[in-house]
Amino acid sequence: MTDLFKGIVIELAQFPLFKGIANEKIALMCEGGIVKIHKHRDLLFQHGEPAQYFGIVLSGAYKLSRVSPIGEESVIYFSSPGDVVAALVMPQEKPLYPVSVRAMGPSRILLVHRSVYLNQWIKSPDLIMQIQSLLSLRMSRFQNQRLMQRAPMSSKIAAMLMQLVAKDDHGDLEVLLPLTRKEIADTLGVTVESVIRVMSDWVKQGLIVTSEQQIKIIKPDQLVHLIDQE
Amino acid sequence: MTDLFKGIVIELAQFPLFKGIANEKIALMCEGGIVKIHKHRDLLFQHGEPAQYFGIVLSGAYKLSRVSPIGEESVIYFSSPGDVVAALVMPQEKPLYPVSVRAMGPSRILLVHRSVYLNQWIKSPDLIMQIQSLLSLRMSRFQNQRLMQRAPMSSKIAAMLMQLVAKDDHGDLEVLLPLTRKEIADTLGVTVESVIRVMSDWVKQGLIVTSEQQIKIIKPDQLVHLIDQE
DNA sequence: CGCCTCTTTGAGCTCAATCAAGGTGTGTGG
DNA sequence: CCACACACCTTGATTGAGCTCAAAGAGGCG
Repeated sequence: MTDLFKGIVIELAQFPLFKGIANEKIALMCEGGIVKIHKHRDLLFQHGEPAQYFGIVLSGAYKLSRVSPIGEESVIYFSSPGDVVAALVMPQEKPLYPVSVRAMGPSRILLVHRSVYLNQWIKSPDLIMQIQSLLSLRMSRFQNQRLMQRAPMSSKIAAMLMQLVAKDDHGDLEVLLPLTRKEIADTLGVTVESVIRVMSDWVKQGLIVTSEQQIKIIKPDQLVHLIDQE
Repeated sequence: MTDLFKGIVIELAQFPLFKGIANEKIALMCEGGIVKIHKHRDLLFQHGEPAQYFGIVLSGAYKLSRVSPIGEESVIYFSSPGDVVAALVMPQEKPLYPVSVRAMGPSRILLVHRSVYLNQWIKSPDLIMQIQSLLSLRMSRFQNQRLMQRAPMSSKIAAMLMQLVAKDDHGDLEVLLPLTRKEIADTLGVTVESVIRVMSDWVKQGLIVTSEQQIKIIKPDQLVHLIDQE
Protein backbone atom coordinates (compact mmCIF):
# COMPACT_ATOMS: atom_id res chain seq x y z
CA MET A 1 0.00 0.00 0.00
CA THR A 2 1.51 3.35 -0.99
CA ASP A 3 1.75 6.20 1.49
CA LEU A 4 -0.54 8.21 -0.71
CA PHE A 5 -3.17 5.54 -0.50
CA LYS A 6 -2.75 5.28 3.26
CA GLY A 7 -3.61 8.95 3.50
CA ILE A 8 -6.79 8.41 1.55
CA VAL A 9 -7.81 5.56 3.82
CA ILE A 10 -7.35 7.78 6.85
CA GLU A 11 -9.43 10.44 5.15
CA LEU A 12 -12.15 7.91 4.40
CA ALA A 13 -12.16 6.54 7.92
CA GLN A 14 -13.51 9.84 9.21
CA PHE A 15 -16.74 9.55 7.23
CA PRO A 16 -19.81 7.98 8.86
CA LEU A 17 -19.89 5.67 5.83
CA PHE A 18 -16.88 3.77 7.18
CA LYS A 19 -17.70 4.12 10.87
CA GLY A 20 -16.44 1.14 12.82
CA ILE A 21 -14.62 -0.40 9.86
CA ALA A 22 -10.93 -1.29 10.18
CA ASN A 23 -8.47 0.57 7.99
CA GLU A 24 -7.39 -2.66 6.34
CA LYS A 25 -10.94 -3.36 5.30
CA ILE A 26 -11.41 0.18 4.06
CA ALA A 27 -8.35 -0.26 1.86
CA LEU A 28 -9.86 -3.47 0.50
CA MET A 29 -13.11 -1.68 -0.24
CA CYS A 30 -11.32 0.91 -2.36
CA GLU A 31 -9.03 -1.41 -4.23
CA GLY A 32 -7.79 0.14 -7.43
CA GLY A 33 -9.44 3.41 -6.51
CA ILE A 34 -8.45 6.58 -8.34
CA VAL A 35 -8.54 10.03 -6.77
CA LYS A 36 -9.76 12.62 -9.25
CA ILE A 37 -9.33 16.32 -8.71
CA HIS A 38 -11.80 18.74 -10.23
CA LYS A 39 -12.18 22.44 -10.54
CA HIS A 40 -15.41 24.40 -10.60
CA ARG A 41 -17.90 23.09 -13.15
CA ASP A 42 -15.81 20.12 -14.28
CA LEU A 43 -17.93 17.24 -15.50
CA LEU A 44 -17.37 13.89 -13.77
CA PHE A 45 -20.20 11.71 -15.05
CA GLN A 46 -22.62 12.31 -17.87
CA HIS A 47 -26.23 11.16 -17.58
CA GLY A 48 -26.86 8.09 -19.73
CA GLU A 49 -23.25 6.99 -20.17
CA PRO A 50 -22.21 3.44 -19.18
CA ALA A 51 -21.33 3.44 -15.49
CA GLN A 52 -18.10 1.61 -14.73
CA TYR A 53 -17.21 3.54 -11.58
CA PHE A 54 -18.95 4.86 -8.53
CA GLY A 55 -17.54 7.63 -6.38
CA ILE A 56 -16.97 8.67 -2.78
CA VAL A 57 -16.76 12.45 -2.36
CA LEU A 58 -13.56 13.40 -0.49
CA SER A 59 -13.73 17.18 -0.44
CA GLY A 60 -15.60 20.06 -2.00
CA ALA A 61 -19.04 19.26 -3.39
CA TYR A 62 -20.73 17.82 -6.45
CA LYS A 63 -23.98 18.70 -8.12
CA LEU A 64 -26.19 15.86 -9.40
CA SER A 65 -28.46 17.05 -12.17
CA ARG A 66 -30.27 16.24 -15.37
CA VAL A 67 -31.42 18.28 -18.31
CA SER A 68 -35.14 18.34 -19.09
CA PRO A 69 -36.52 17.87 -22.61
CA ILE A 70 -37.02 21.67 -22.72
CA GLY A 71 -33.32 22.16 -22.08
CA GLU A 72 -33.56 23.36 -18.49
CA GLU A 73 -31.22 22.01 -15.87
CA SER A 74 -32.90 20.20 -13.01
CA VAL A 75 -30.77 19.69 -9.91
CA ILE A 76 -31.37 16.38 -8.18
CA TYR A 77 -29.01 16.52 -5.23
CA PHE A 78 -25.88 18.09 -3.78
CA SER A 79 -23.26 15.58 -2.63
CA SER A 80 -20.92 16.58 0.19
CA PRO A 81 -17.79 14.82 1.49
CA GLY A 82 -18.58 11.28 2.64
CA ASP A 83 -21.45 10.87 0.21
CA VAL A 84 -21.47 8.19 -2.47
CA VAL A 85 -22.58 8.77 -6.05
CA ALA A 86 -23.82 6.21 -8.56
CA ALA A 87 -23.53 3.34 -6.05
CA LEU A 88 -27.18 2.42 -6.41
CA VAL A 89 -26.98 1.56 -10.10
CA MET A 90 -23.87 -0.63 -9.78
CA PRO A 91 -25.86 -3.88 -9.32
CA GLN A 92 -27.55 -3.44 -12.70
CA GLU A 93 -26.22 -5.55 -15.53
CA LYS A 94 -25.34 -2.68 -17.82
CA PRO A 95 -25.56 0.32 -15.56
CA LEU A 96 -25.85 3.84 -16.96
CA TYR A 97 -25.16 6.93 -14.92
CA PRO A 98 -28.57 8.08 -13.66
CA VAL A 99 -27.50 11.73 -13.42
CA SER A 100 -24.79 14.09 -14.60
CA VAL A 101 -22.27 14.98 -11.88
CA ARG A 102 -20.38 18.26 -11.83
CA ALA A 103 -17.93 19.74 -9.33
CA MET A 104 -18.98 22.85 -7.41
CA GLY A 105 -15.74 24.62 -6.70
CA PRO A 106 -12.46 22.69 -6.28
CA SER A 107 -13.31 19.11 -5.27
CA ARG A 108 -11.85 15.66 -4.94
CA ILE A 109 -13.52 12.32 -5.37
CA LEU A 110 -12.38 8.72 -5.09
CA LEU A 111 -13.52 6.58 -8.01
CA VAL A 112 -13.86 2.85 -7.43
CA HIS A 113 -14.58 0.24 -10.07
CA ARG A 114 -17.96 -1.42 -10.33
CA SER A 115 -16.50 -4.90 -9.81
CA VAL A 116 -15.27 -3.87 -6.35
CA TYR A 117 -18.80 -2.82 -5.43
CA LEU A 118 -20.19 -6.16 -6.61
CA ASN A 119 -17.46 -8.27 -5.01
CA GLN A 120 -16.79 -6.36 -1.81
CA TRP A 121 -19.38 -3.77 -0.88
CA ILE A 122 -22.48 -5.83 -1.51
CA LYS A 123 -21.07 -8.56 0.71
CA SER A 124 -20.33 -6.27 3.62
CA PRO A 125 -23.42 -5.79 5.81
CA ASP A 126 -21.77 -2.85 7.63
CA LEU A 127 -21.30 -0.92 4.42
CA ILE A 128 -24.70 -1.79 3.04
CA MET A 129 -26.27 -0.42 6.19
CA GLN A 130 -24.35 2.83 5.86
CA ILE A 131 -25.20 3.15 2.19
CA GLN A 132 -28.85 2.62 2.97
CA SER A 133 -28.61 5.35 5.59
CA LEU A 134 -27.23 7.78 3.04
CA LEU A 135 -30.00 6.85 0.64
CA SER A 136 -32.52 7.20 3.37
CA LEU A 137 -31.37 10.78 3.98
CA ARG A 138 -31.51 11.53 0.29
CA MET A 139 -35.03 10.12 0.06
CA SER A 140 -36.23 12.11 3.02
CA ARG A 141 -34.90 15.31 1.47
CA PHE A 142 -36.76 14.48 -1.71
CA GLN A 143 -39.90 13.99 0.31
CA ASN A 144 -39.50 17.22 2.21
CA GLN A 145 -39.23 19.10 -1.03
CA ARG A 146 -42.25 17.27 -2.33
CA LEU A 147 -44.18 18.41 0.72
CA MET A 148 -43.37 22.02 -0.14
CA GLN A 149 -44.61 21.76 -3.72
CA ARG A 150 -47.77 23.72 -3.13
CA ALA A 151 -46.25 26.21 -0.72
CA PRO A 152 -45.38 29.74 -1.86
CA MET A 153 -41.95 30.13 -3.38
CA SER A 154 -40.47 31.96 -0.44
CA SER A 155 -41.31 28.98 1.79
CA LYS A 156 -39.61 26.62 -0.63
CA ILE A 157 -36.43 28.67 -0.69
CA ALA A 158 -36.40 29.03 3.08
CA ALA A 159 -36.90 25.27 3.49
CA MET A 160 -34.11 24.50 1.06
CA LEU A 161 -31.63 26.82 2.75
CA MET A 162 -32.42 25.51 6.21
CA GLN A 163 -31.92 21.95 4.95
CA LEU A 164 -28.40 22.75 3.71
CA VAL A 165 -27.28 24.76 6.71
CA ALA A 166 -24.64 24.07 9.35
CA LYS A 167 -22.75 25.99 12.00
CA ASP A 168 -19.45 27.54 10.90
CA ASP A 169 -16.34 28.36 12.98
CA HIS A 170 -17.92 31.46 14.48
CA GLY A 171 -21.07 29.63 15.50
CA ASP A 172 -23.05 31.32 12.72
CA LEU A 173 -25.41 29.36 10.52
CA GLU A 174 -24.07 29.02 7.03
CA VAL A 175 -24.90 27.13 3.86
CA LEU A 176 -21.93 24.86 3.22
CA LEU A 177 -22.18 24.84 -0.55
CA PRO A 178 -21.23 27.63 -2.94
CA LEU A 179 -24.78 28.04 -4.24
CA THR A 180 -25.76 30.39 -7.06
CA ARG A 181 -29.31 31.74 -7.38
CA LYS A 182 -29.61 29.73 -10.57
CA GLU A 183 -28.80 26.51 -8.74
CA ILE A 184 -31.40 27.25 -6.11
CA ALA A 185 -33.89 27.95 -8.88
CA ASP A 186 -32.99 24.74 -10.73
CA THR A 187 -33.35 22.73 -7.54
CA LEU A 188 -36.80 24.10 -6.79
CA GLY A 189 -38.05 24.23 -10.35
CA VAL A 190 -38.60 27.99 -10.38
CA THR A 191 -36.93 30.83 -12.31
CA VAL A 192 -33.75 32.67 -11.35
CA GLU A 193 -35.54 35.99 -11.34
CA SER A 194 -38.06 34.80 -8.80
CA VAL A 195 -35.33 33.49 -6.50
CA ILE A 196 -33.46 36.76 -6.78
CA ARG A 197 -36.52 38.81 -5.93
CA VAL A 198 -37.19 36.80 -2.78
CA MET A 199 -33.60 36.63 -1.59
CA SER A 200 -32.91 40.31 -2.30
CA ASP A 201 -35.78 41.12 0.03
CA TRP A 202 -34.27 38.90 2.70
CA VAL A 203 -30.91 40.59 2.35
CA LYS A 204 -32.57 44.01 2.66
CA GLN A 205 -34.48 42.84 5.72
CA GLY A 206 -31.28 41.45 7.22
CA LEU A 207 -32.46 37.82 7.39
CA ILE A 208 -29.44 36.62 5.44
CA VAL A 209 -26.16 37.92 4.08
CA THR A 210 -24.54 36.68 0.90
CA SER A 211 -21.10 37.14 -0.55
CA GLU A 212 -19.30 35.15 -3.19
CA GLN A 213 -22.03 32.52 -3.31
CA GLN A 214 -21.72 31.90 0.40
CA ILE A 215 -24.98 32.36 2.24
CA LYS A 216 -25.15 33.09 5.95
CA ILE A 217 -28.37 32.91 7.87
CA ILE A 218 -28.65 35.80 10.31
CA LYS A 219 -32.19 35.26 11.55
CA PRO A 220 -32.94 31.54 11.28
CA ASP A 221 -36.11 31.88 13.37
CA GLN A 222 -37.67 34.18 10.82
CA LEU A 223 -36.73 31.86 7.98
CA VAL A 224 -38.21 28.89 9.80
CA HIS A 225 -41.30 30.96 10.39
CA LEU A 226 -41.51 31.62 6.65
CA ILE A 227 -41.42 27.89 5.89
CA ASP A 228 -44.78 26.92 7.31
CA GLN A 229 -46.23 30.32 6.53
CA GLU A 230 -49.73 29.92 5.11
CA MET B 1 -43.66 -25.07 7.40
CA THR B 2 -47.43 -24.78 7.14
CA ASP B 3 -49.22 -25.22 3.82
CA LEU B 4 -50.43 -21.67 4.08
CA PHE B 5 -46.92 -20.42 4.37
CA LYS B 6 -45.79 -22.58 1.47
CA GLY B 7 -48.36 -20.82 -0.67
CA ILE B 8 -46.94 -17.45 0.28
CA VAL B 9 -43.43 -18.54 -0.59
CA ILE B 10 -44.60 -19.65 -4.03
CA GLU B 11 -46.32 -16.29 -4.44
CA LEU B 12 -43.15 -14.47 -3.43
CA ALA B 13 -40.97 -16.54 -5.75
CA GLN B 14 -42.70 -14.97 -8.74
CA PHE B 15 -41.50 -11.47 -7.90
CA PRO B 16 -38.27 -10.18 -9.43
CA LEU B 17 -37.19 -9.43 -5.85
CA PHE B 18 -36.67 -13.15 -5.24
CA LYS B 19 -35.48 -14.07 -8.71
CA GLY B 20 -33.02 -16.95 -8.58
CA ILE B 21 -33.49 -17.55 -4.88
CA ALA B 22 -34.40 -21.05 -3.66
CA ASN B 23 -37.76 -21.48 -1.97
CA GLU B 24 -36.08 -22.63 1.24
CA LYS B 25 -34.11 -19.43 1.38
CA ILE B 26 -37.19 -17.34 0.64
CA ALA B 27 -38.91 -19.01 3.58
CA LEU B 28 -35.95 -18.12 5.76
CA MET B 29 -36.10 -14.52 4.61
CA CYS B 30 -39.72 -14.22 5.70
CA GLU B 31 -39.43 -15.98 9.02
CA GLY B 32 -42.24 -15.01 11.33
CA GLY B 33 -43.91 -13.07 8.54
CA ILE B 34 -47.55 -12.06 8.91
CA VAL B 35 -49.91 -11.64 5.99
CA LYS B 36 -52.19 -8.66 6.49
CA ILE B 37 -55.32 -8.12 4.45
CA HIS B 38 -56.60 -4.62 3.87
CA LYS B 39 -59.59 -3.00 2.31
CA HIS B 40 -59.68 0.32 0.51
CA ARG B 41 -58.18 3.18 2.49
CA ASP B 42 -57.03 1.03 5.44
CA LEU B 43 -53.99 2.47 7.17
CA LEU B 44 -50.98 0.15 7.44
CA PHE B 45 -48.19 2.42 8.70
CA GLN B 46 -48.37 5.92 10.08
CA HIS B 47 -45.63 8.41 9.31
CA GLY B 48 -43.39 8.97 12.32
CA GLU B 49 -44.33 5.84 14.27
CA PRO B 50 -41.60 3.43 15.39
CA ALA B 51 -40.93 0.98 12.58
CA GLN B 52 -40.73 -2.62 13.73
CA TYR B 53 -41.81 -4.21 10.46
CA PHE B 54 -41.19 -3.79 6.79
CA GLY B 55 -43.52 -5.09 4.12
CA ILE B 56 -43.61 -6.91 0.80
CA VAL B 57 -46.70 -6.11 -1.23
CA LEU B 58 -48.46 -9.32 -2.30
CA SER B 59 -51.50 -8.03 -4.15
CA GLY B 60 -53.44 -4.85 -4.74
CA ALA B 61 -51.57 -1.63 -4.21
CA TYR B 62 -50.47 0.75 -1.48
CA LYS B 63 -50.13 4.51 -1.44
CA LEU B 64 -47.12 6.04 0.29
CA SER B 65 -47.84 9.58 1.39
CA ARG B 66 -47.25 12.32 3.90
CA VAL B 67 -49.28 15.27 5.05
CA SER B 68 -47.79 18.73 4.58
CA PRO B 69 -47.81 21.40 7.32
CA ILE B 70 -50.72 23.03 5.48
CA GLY B 71 -52.72 19.81 5.81
CA GLU B 72 -52.52 18.69 2.21
CA GLU B 73 -51.74 15.11 1.33
CA SER B 74 -48.59 14.64 -0.69
CA VAL B 75 -48.27 11.26 -2.42
CA ILE B 76 -44.72 9.95 -2.49
CA TYR B 77 -45.09 6.65 -4.31
CA PHE B 78 -47.44 3.87 -5.35
CA SER B 79 -46.29 0.38 -4.36
CA SER B 80 -47.39 -2.55 -6.49
CA PRO B 81 -47.04 -6.31 -5.84
CA GLY B 82 -43.40 -7.29 -5.41
CA ASP B 83 -42.41 -3.92 -4.03
CA VAL B 84 -40.98 -3.48 -0.55
CA VAL B 85 -41.98 -0.72 1.83
CA ALA B 86 -40.00 0.69 4.76
CA ALA B 87 -37.02 -1.61 4.09
CA LEU B 88 -34.62 1.30 3.75
CA VAL B 89 -35.10 2.56 7.30
CA MET B 90 -34.67 -0.84 8.95
CA PRO B 91 -30.89 -0.41 9.49
CA GLN B 92 -31.43 2.69 11.62
CA GLU B 93 -31.17 2.26 15.36
CA LYS B 94 -34.62 3.49 16.19
CA PRO B 95 -36.35 3.55 12.84
CA LEU B 96 -39.54 5.53 12.29
CA TYR B 97 -41.82 4.97 9.34
CA PRO B 98 -40.80 7.58 6.77
CA VAL B 99 -44.25 7.72 5.18
CA SER B 100 -47.84 6.75 5.86
CA VAL B 101 -48.99 3.69 3.94
CA ARG B 102 -52.60 3.10 2.91
CA ALA B 103 -54.26 0.36 0.86
CA MET B 104 -55.75 1.32 -2.50
CA GLY B 105 -58.56 -1.16 -2.96
CA PRO B 106 -58.38 -4.67 -1.45
CA SER B 107 -54.74 -5.54 -0.90
CA ARG B 108 -52.47 -8.00 0.86
CA ILE B 109 -49.04 -7.44 2.29
CA LEU B 110 -46.49 -9.65 4.06
CA LEU B 111 -45.03 -7.99 7.14
CA VAL B 112 -41.62 -9.15 8.30
CA HIS B 113 -39.89 -8.13 11.51
CA ARG B 114 -36.98 -5.71 11.49
CA SER B 115 -34.64 -8.26 13.10
CA VAL B 116 -35.07 -10.55 10.10
CA TYR B 117 -33.97 -7.73 7.82
CA LEU B 118 -30.90 -7.07 9.92
CA ASN B 119 -29.98 -10.74 10.37
CA GLN B 120 -30.94 -12.20 7.00
CA TRP B 121 -31.58 -9.65 4.27
CA ILE B 122 -28.58 -7.43 4.84
CA LYS B 123 -26.34 -10.48 4.66
CA SER B 124 -27.73 -11.73 1.40
CA PRO B 125 -26.01 -10.06 -1.57
CA ASP B 126 -28.70 -11.35 -3.98
CA LEU B 127 -31.45 -9.64 -2.05
CA ILE B 128 -29.51 -6.44 -1.50
CA MET B 129 -28.99 -6.17 -5.22
CA GLN B 130 -32.68 -6.63 -5.88
CA ILE B 131 -33.63 -4.10 -3.21
CA GLN B 132 -31.23 -1.60 -4.68
CA SER B 133 -32.83 -2.17 -8.07
CA LEU B 134 -36.25 -1.38 -6.65
CA LEU B 135 -34.87 1.75 -5.02
CA SER B 136 -33.17 2.68 -8.22
CA LEU B 137 -36.49 2.55 -10.04
CA ARG B 138 -38.13 4.62 -7.34
CA MET B 139 -35.37 7.21 -7.51
CA SER B 140 -35.55 7.45 -11.29
CA ARG B 141 -39.30 8.06 -11.08
CA PHE B 142 -38.67 10.82 -8.58
CA GLN B 143 -36.19 12.35 -10.95
CA ASN B 144 -38.47 12.11 -13.94
CA GLN B 145 -41.12 13.99 -12.04
CA ARG B 146 -38.56 16.55 -10.98
CA LEU B 147 -37.67 17.08 -14.63
CA MET B 148 -41.31 17.90 -15.36
CA GLN B 149 -41.56 20.52 -12.63
CA ARG B 150 -41.50 23.49 -14.97
CA ALA B 151 -43.55 21.84 -17.70
CA PRO B 152 -47.23 22.73 -18.16
CA MET B 153 -49.62 20.75 -16.06
CA SER B 154 -50.97 18.68 -18.92
CA SER B 155 -47.44 17.42 -19.62
CA LYS B 156 -47.02 16.43 -16.01
CA ILE B 157 -50.24 14.45 -15.97
CA ALA B 158 -49.40 12.78 -19.27
CA ALA B 159 -45.93 11.84 -18.00
CA MET B 160 -47.36 10.43 -14.79
CA LEU B 161 -49.94 8.29 -16.56
CA MET B 162 -47.43 6.93 -19.06
CA GLN B 163 -45.11 6.01 -16.20
CA LEU B 164 -47.79 3.92 -14.51
CA VAL B 165 -49.08 2.21 -17.61
CA ALA B 166 -48.93 -1.43 -18.69
CA LYS B 167 -50.62 -3.68 -21.27
CA ASP B 168 -53.77 -5.42 -20.09
CA ASP B 169 -55.28 -8.73 -21.29
CA HIS B 170 -56.65 -7.16 -24.47
CA GLY B 171 -53.32 -5.58 -25.37
CA ASP B 172 -54.64 -2.15 -24.44
CA LEU B 173 -52.60 0.25 -22.40
CA GLU B 174 -54.02 0.67 -18.94
CA VAL B 175 -53.03 2.26 -15.66
CA LEU B 176 -52.79 -0.61 -13.21
CA LEU B 177 -53.78 1.35 -10.12
CA PRO B 178 -57.27 2.52 -9.16
CA LEU B 179 -56.31 6.22 -9.31
CA THR B 180 -58.64 9.05 -8.35
CA ARG B 181 -58.18 12.54 -9.76
CA LYS B 182 -57.34 13.70 -6.26
CA GLU B 183 -54.52 11.19 -6.01
CA ILE B 184 -53.09 12.34 -9.32
CA ALA B 185 -53.30 15.93 -8.07
CA ASP B 186 -51.63 15.05 -4.76
CA THR B 187 -48.84 13.24 -6.57
CA LEU B 188 -48.11 16.17 -8.85
CA GLY B 189 -48.71 18.92 -6.33
CA VAL B 190 -51.56 20.53 -8.23
CA THR B 191 -55.27 20.93 -7.50
CA VAL B 192 -58.02 18.41 -8.22
CA GLU B 193 -59.89 20.92 -10.33
CA SER B 194 -56.95 21.42 -12.63
CA VAL B 195 -56.47 17.69 -13.10
CA ILE B 196 -60.15 17.26 -13.86
CA ARG B 197 -60.13 20.03 -16.46
CA VAL B 198 -57.20 18.48 -18.31
CA MET B 199 -58.42 14.90 -18.16
CA SER B 200 -61.98 15.78 -19.09
CA ASP B 201 -60.60 17.32 -22.27
CA TRP B 202 -58.67 14.16 -22.99
CA VAL B 203 -61.77 12.02 -22.52
CA LYS B 204 -63.71 14.31 -24.88
CA GLN B 205 -60.90 14.12 -27.43
CA GLY B 206 -60.79 10.34 -27.08
CA LEU B 207 -57.20 10.14 -25.86
CA ILE B 208 -58.22 8.17 -22.78
CA VAL B 209 -61.26 6.49 -21.30
CA THR B 210 -61.99 6.25 -17.60
CA SER B 211 -64.43 4.21 -15.60
CA GLU B 212 -64.45 3.34 -11.95
CA GLN B 213 -61.03 4.86 -11.41
CA GLN B 214 -59.53 2.68 -14.10
CA ILE B 215 -57.80 4.67 -16.80
CA LYS B 216 -57.19 3.31 -20.30
CA ILE B 217 -54.92 5.02 -22.74
CA ILE B 218 -56.46 5.00 -26.22
CA LYS B 219 -53.94 7.19 -28.03
CA PRO B 220 -50.61 6.82 -26.27
CA ASP B 221 -48.76 8.59 -29.09
CA GLN B 222 -50.70 11.76 -28.52
CA LEU B 223 -50.08 11.60 -24.77
CA VAL B 224 -46.36 11.08 -25.32
CA HIS B 225 -46.45 14.00 -27.70
CA LEU B 226 -48.04 16.11 -24.96
CA ILE B 227 -45.22 15.26 -22.55
CA ASP B 228 -42.40 17.05 -24.29
CA GLN B 229 -44.73 19.65 -25.66
CA GLU B 230 -42.97 23.00 -25.32
C1' DC C 1 -10.62 43.29 -24.17
C1' DG C 2 -14.11 40.40 -25.27
C1' DC C 3 -16.66 36.40 -23.50
C1' DC C 4 -19.04 34.15 -20.00
C1' DT C 5 -21.39 33.59 -15.68
C1' DC C 6 -23.92 35.60 -12.25
C1' DT C 7 -26.90 39.13 -10.51
C1' DT C 8 -30.39 42.68 -10.80
C1' DT C 9 -34.78 45.35 -11.93
C1' DG C 10 -39.02 46.38 -14.36
C1' DA C 11 -43.36 45.68 -17.04
C1' DG C 12 -46.80 42.82 -18.69
C1' DC C 13 -49.09 38.52 -19.09
C1' DT C 14 -50.70 33.77 -18.24
C1' DC C 15 -51.54 29.56 -16.21
C1' DA C 16 -53.25 27.38 -12.56
C1' DA C 17 -55.12 28.38 -7.81
C1' DT C 18 -59.11 29.70 -5.31
C1' DC C 19 -63.80 30.01 -4.29
C1' DA C 20 -68.36 28.57 -5.03
C1' DA C 21 -71.94 25.49 -6.20
C1' DG C 22 -73.91 21.33 -7.65
C1' DG C 23 -74.11 16.32 -9.07
C1' DT C 24 -73.28 11.23 -8.29
C1' DG C 25 -72.42 7.02 -5.99
C1' DT C 26 -71.51 4.23 -1.78
C1' DG C 27 -71.60 2.96 2.79
C1' DT C 28 -73.84 3.27 7.36
C1' DG C 29 -76.73 3.72 11.06
C1' DG C 30 -81.39 4.75 12.74
C1' DC D 1 -85.73 1.54 3.74
C1' DC D 2 -84.55 6.16 4.20
C1' DA D 3 -81.50 9.85 5.31
C1' DC D 4 -77.26 11.36 6.09
C1' DA D 5 -72.38 11.58 5.68
C1' DC D 6 -68.62 11.19 2.83
C1' DA D 7 -65.69 10.59 -1.11
C1' DC D 8 -65.37 11.71 -5.68
C1' DC D 9 -66.31 14.29 -9.94
C1' DT D 10 -67.60 18.52 -12.50
C1' DT D 11 -68.07 23.44 -14.18
C1' DG D 12 -67.67 28.42 -14.00
C1' DA D 13 -65.82 33.00 -12.62
C1' DT D 14 -62.20 35.51 -10.65
C1' DT D 15 -57.53 36.51 -9.21
C1' DG D 16 -52.78 36.69 -8.32
C1' DA D 17 -48.13 34.48 -7.88
C1' DG D 18 -44.69 33.58 -10.60
C1' DC D 19 -43.20 33.37 -15.59
C1' DT D 20 -41.47 35.72 -19.72
C1' DC D 21 -39.07 39.09 -21.97
C1' DA D 22 -35.91 42.80 -22.03
C1' DA D 23 -32.03 45.35 -20.72
C1' DA D 24 -28.03 46.15 -18.12
C1' DG D 25 -24.15 46.08 -14.57
C1' DA D 26 -20.39 43.49 -12.22
C1' DG D 27 -16.80 40.46 -11.71
C1' DG D 28 -13.53 36.72 -13.54
C1' DC D 29 -10.76 34.43 -17.03
C1' DG D 30 -8.20 33.40 -21.25
